[in-house]
Amino acid sequence: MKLTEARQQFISSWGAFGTHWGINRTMAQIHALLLVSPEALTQDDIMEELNISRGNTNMNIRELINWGLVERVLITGERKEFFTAEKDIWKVVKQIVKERKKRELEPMLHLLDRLEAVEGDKKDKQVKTFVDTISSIKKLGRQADKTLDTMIKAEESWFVGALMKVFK
Amino acid sequence: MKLTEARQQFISSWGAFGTHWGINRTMAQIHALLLVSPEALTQDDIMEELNISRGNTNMNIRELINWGLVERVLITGERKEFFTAEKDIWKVVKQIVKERKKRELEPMLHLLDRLEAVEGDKKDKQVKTFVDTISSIKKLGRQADKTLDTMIKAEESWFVGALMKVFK
DNA sequence: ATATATTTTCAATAATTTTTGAAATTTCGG
DNA sequence: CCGAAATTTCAAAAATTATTGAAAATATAT
Repeated sequence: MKLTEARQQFISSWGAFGTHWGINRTMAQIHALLLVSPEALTQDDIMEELNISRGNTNMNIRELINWGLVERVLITGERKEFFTAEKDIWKVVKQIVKERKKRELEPMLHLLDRLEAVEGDKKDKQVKTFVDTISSIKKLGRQADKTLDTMIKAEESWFVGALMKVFK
Repeated sequence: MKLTEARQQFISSWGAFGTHWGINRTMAQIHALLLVSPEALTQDDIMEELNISRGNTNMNIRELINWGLVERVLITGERKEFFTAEKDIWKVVKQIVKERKKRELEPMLHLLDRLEAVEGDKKDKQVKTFVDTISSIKKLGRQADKTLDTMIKAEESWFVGALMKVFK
């Protein structure tokens, strides 16, 4: 397989992959393109490579920057802005975990705290089932939260080694 | 907070939560409803509680069954079908992990295998960056794959205890 | 300061996904 | 086997989400 074809396949699959995880196709594709690009790219480069509009490109680049996955690069002598993606995949994964934890897991845990305090007699089956479900989700959620916190701080080499001893 | 309100909030939040993870709102809501229902429900119960059409209800129940999160229950003397959700959240999580691994992670790893074999000189920066990126994603993906396999087999109590020793 | 290049915004449009509801099919008791 | 109940299907409609492109805002060189 030729490089051009391989790159295209990777970009397109990464985009499809993203849509299964609540990330829009274009955002994932821009990320993929930057991941396989040795040099930083401009908005125009990205527009051209992916055949997308200026507005779309701009919005999704900014979103990637918000996620901490892409950053602006200043190149001396160049007027345009250049963009580059973090290439260390372990860092990328940690960054995504960190953001999703903050955006989704933490608010969910706060909601569960409030819902657990529902009024009513635990002898009522409806109440019991509700409280039990909420509590068990909360328990697992808290566990996940702590585990992910530790993972975010970990080094990849440590992670791979240590985790494999446990999950033998 | 009253039970009715709490249930509604849980169902609606679980639905919103799902949309961030590539799961459609209704499917997540039906799942939430069944999670907090002590008894198995019929299609009509679900339609009424969530105010959704028969077709929608039916399709999403079947999808939940495909995911292994909901099952049909036969109730003697009743003609209608009843549905119930697995209440053990650890089992639910393992089931979701198992399915997503099969549906997404494994196909992605196969793609990466093929893409890694791209033609071209590794002295070419484009080629080198492409191959390095693909390789490192693959490496981490394989690691995740193994780790998840072990997790799928694990007991919750074991998981919580043992993992916490590592992630101290 | 001005002209020009570049980036950003956002209302309109397009594409995609979800939902409906009625018809077709299946199931099951009698 | 018949008829009613229940389930399933799926084309059309609605809702949601993504994309465009042109205008506005901003930045920079001279």
